[in-house]
Amino acid sequence: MTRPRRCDRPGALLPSGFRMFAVAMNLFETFSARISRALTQLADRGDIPAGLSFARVVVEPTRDPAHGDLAINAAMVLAKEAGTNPRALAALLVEELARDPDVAKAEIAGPGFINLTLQPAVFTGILKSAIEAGLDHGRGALRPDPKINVEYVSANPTGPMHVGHGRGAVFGDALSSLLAFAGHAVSREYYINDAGAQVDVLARSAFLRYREALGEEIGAIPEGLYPGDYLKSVGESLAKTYGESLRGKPESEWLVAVRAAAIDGMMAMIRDDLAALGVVHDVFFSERSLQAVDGNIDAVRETIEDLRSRDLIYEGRLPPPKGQKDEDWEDREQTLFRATLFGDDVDRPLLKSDGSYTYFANDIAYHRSKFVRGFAEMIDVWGADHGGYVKRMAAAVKAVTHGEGSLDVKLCQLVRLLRNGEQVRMSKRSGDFVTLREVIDEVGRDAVRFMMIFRKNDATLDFDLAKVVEQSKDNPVFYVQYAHARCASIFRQAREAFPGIDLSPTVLAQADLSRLTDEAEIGIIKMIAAYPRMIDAAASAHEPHRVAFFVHELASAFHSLWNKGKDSPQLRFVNQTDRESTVARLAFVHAVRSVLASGLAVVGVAAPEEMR
RNA sequence: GGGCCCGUAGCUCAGUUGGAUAGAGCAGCAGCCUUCUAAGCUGCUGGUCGCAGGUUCGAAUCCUGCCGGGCUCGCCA
Repeated sequence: MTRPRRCDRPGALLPSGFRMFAVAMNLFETFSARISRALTQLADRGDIPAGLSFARVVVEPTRDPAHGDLAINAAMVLAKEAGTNPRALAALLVEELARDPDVAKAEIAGPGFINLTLQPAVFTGILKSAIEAGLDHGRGALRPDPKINVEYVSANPTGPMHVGHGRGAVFGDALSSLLAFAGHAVSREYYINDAGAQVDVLARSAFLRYREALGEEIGAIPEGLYPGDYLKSVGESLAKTYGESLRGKPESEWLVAVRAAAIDGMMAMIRDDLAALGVVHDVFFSERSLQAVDGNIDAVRETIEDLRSRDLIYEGRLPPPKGQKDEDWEDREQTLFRATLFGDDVDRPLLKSDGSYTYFANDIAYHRSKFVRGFAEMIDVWGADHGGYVKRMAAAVKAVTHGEGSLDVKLCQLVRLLRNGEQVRMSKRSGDFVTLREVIDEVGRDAVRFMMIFRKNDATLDFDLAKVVEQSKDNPVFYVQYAHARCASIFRQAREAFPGIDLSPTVLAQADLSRLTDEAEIGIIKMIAAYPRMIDAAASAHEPHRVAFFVHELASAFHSLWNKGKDSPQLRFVNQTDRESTVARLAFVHAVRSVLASGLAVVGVAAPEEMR
């Protein structure tokens, strides 16, 4: 991804706002730097002590437009250390900032806020660069930092994905796209849980279907095996490959082959579901590959030995959990990882009683592998039911990376599936639960993706199958996509009104943007200017839902402006009698459209040209 | 019993990572809308931010303790 560089453009003839922001389009970063400079000057002059930390100084948008465009907390944050009071310090700073040609007004407010009102040219300058940048507006410059590893989905290969998996999938996918857009290198990873007892159960279930495929009457699927129909095709393909040769043989002779075939079948199905959702991964990492099978080196053993050599593993006993039925609690000595040294509540076992590795042991090795492969920053996306597992994994990452690695676990809460407000039951018992695929097929990928991300990850989510296909204001998916389509429609109308008109971004960027003076227009331009900051904040907080909310708000503001044109024809985007004004408005619409498309792209939702 | 997450308008939820008078959408109320850009528009009402303390210039946000709901608690993954 290369980013257009415009630094070499001659700036002398342009308004100062543009000159500045064509280089650094994040308005807030730019002013943050200017304020630091102003403070440094105050320090150089001896007005404030030298060496103060400006780390807590924040430049942010004002909540109330009456307060201008930017609010600065510097005076309040630094007053105490500077040995003065906030308003006095603010006065010094205001004097300095007022000299900035981009600042129309600098004033002190409340307890010591400094409110800046910027010259209109600043915003038209940003709008202009947004028009030129198009889909790259808001994209962060590529950072030199090491790649971030994002692990998501990681559903067990024992059946089709359900709706809960879908939420994690969309979340992880959108988060990865967001990080990439913000300038990070990202690796998207899926951990295949193909090593535990579950996949043996899967193999037995598949073997039954194999016998069925050979014509045997298998009756009801026994308790404890996977009953779903989805294993039938695995059985059939086993029958095709092996014929009668496995039939009647002891499990030990067919388990490995059948298990491998079943896992392959399940993973093919899962990949297919992910593709239907538009969710992508760079790496599919097999848990089994960490163990000493198929000629692999035993990475789990290696990991355990590494930890043991640092005295982080010991043989000991664990107290039984309190307030829990403990009839079958067997007090025994086991191999424990000193998780408590790294912030966990108890030490955690690494070996099962039969001597095989616990899931946790494998997972430690897996995260160690991530680190060894060059990822110091790791993000895991899990279902909320794994919340109790977070501390031990974070502890393990600290241990295994010698404190150099970090792990952020994002837990996605449950999804309640509704239809017209009535809960759709998802009974897993008979195996006929509602699958993710069924939902995608019913309402479409875009609706699923947008709704899954239109909520904070740690809040439970209601997903109404009826609502998300409504073509109304109440359906956020439609509402946002429609705003984009409406932008495209405006361009079509303009071309009809002015045959042969050149509406390329290059031409639009030269439009007289100072014509855009309506309150609603200015408000939207400021939203466009705030987009890069939102992207930055959402990326560093690992919160992709903010992008969905932003895009929804922008759509709302745009629809509202559009409607204003009903009562005030002079606000209409296409004005047959005024070519100049039309070009300026279309430049504006182009920027709105780009930001909508950009935000939708991060979320992974299509930006349609029309929605008829 | 321990741990983690959540608690914001009647409902569903945001809240820019500690900022100013806490926002939006539904619902409710009041108007407009016999189309001049494509699935209406505008305005109003509505709050002890679960409760009580604490930290500081400043708390829905951070800390502590309660209350309520969810998830979870060795040999599942």
